[in-house]
Amino acid sequence: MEKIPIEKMATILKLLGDKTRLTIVSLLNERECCVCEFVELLDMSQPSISQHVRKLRDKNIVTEKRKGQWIFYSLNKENEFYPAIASVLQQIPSQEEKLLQLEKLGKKIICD
Amino acid sequence: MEKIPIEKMATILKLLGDKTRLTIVSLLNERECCVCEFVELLDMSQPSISQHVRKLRDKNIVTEKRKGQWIFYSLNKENEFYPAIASVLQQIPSQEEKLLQLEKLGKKIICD
DNA sequence: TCATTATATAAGTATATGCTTATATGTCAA
DNA sequence: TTGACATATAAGCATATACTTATATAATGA
Repeated sequence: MEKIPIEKMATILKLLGDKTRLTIVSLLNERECCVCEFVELLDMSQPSISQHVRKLRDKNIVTEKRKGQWIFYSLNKENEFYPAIASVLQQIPSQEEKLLQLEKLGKKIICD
Repeated sequence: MEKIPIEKMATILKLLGDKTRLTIVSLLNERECCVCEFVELLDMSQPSISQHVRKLRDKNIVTEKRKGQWIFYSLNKENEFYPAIASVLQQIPSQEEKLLQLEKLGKKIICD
């Protein structure tokens, strides 16, 4: 396993050490999502979510892909820290249920 | 594996998401240490180290044991978050070398 | 073209964080 | 008992963080 320098690891843990961002990353571990889905699921303001997503984007933890008026985010599995992130996600409950609820409410964004 | 609620995990990651505290925990993963060893190894003031150690103690991540004038800290392997912490430590380089250097300099604290 | 929707960004603000300096507490040894 | 050492804690301060509100940008569809 590739070791991560202690300073870089601290940076990543700090990034994940926030309930909102950890939830976002955990949701993205299930499937790609757009900002409005985060706003719905986390019950937070759109700018607040956007600012959290930006921090993840700045560190290349997530990637974005525009589809029409929506921007979908995904976990970047190519990122050097992805294995570390995956090992954290393994230890928290799956967010699958929340995404299924979103779909039941007809609030899943579909645009393919 | 026991799952950790997302909110608690965020709290732990935040605690570890600091270079000083992550280094302290990594050092304690090698052997028990006293505060003055952290001061020496991390080149930081004694109060600053004490304050970081306190945060780890408050969350029961480390335990203390007085030996004469020194207080030795250890990783608390009974703590519910120890497995999560161990999995993080596995992914960063061992701090063994730094502890060996300390011993070469005759600065290891021995009191048994 | 214009209103609507999705998202990003900027500016402001309250609180959290991590240091500093000063001081208190506890142990040892002369 | 007193001085030295190890550690903890308190208070103060500068910077970081995570919101808020307001506004900008971009795409859609009537």
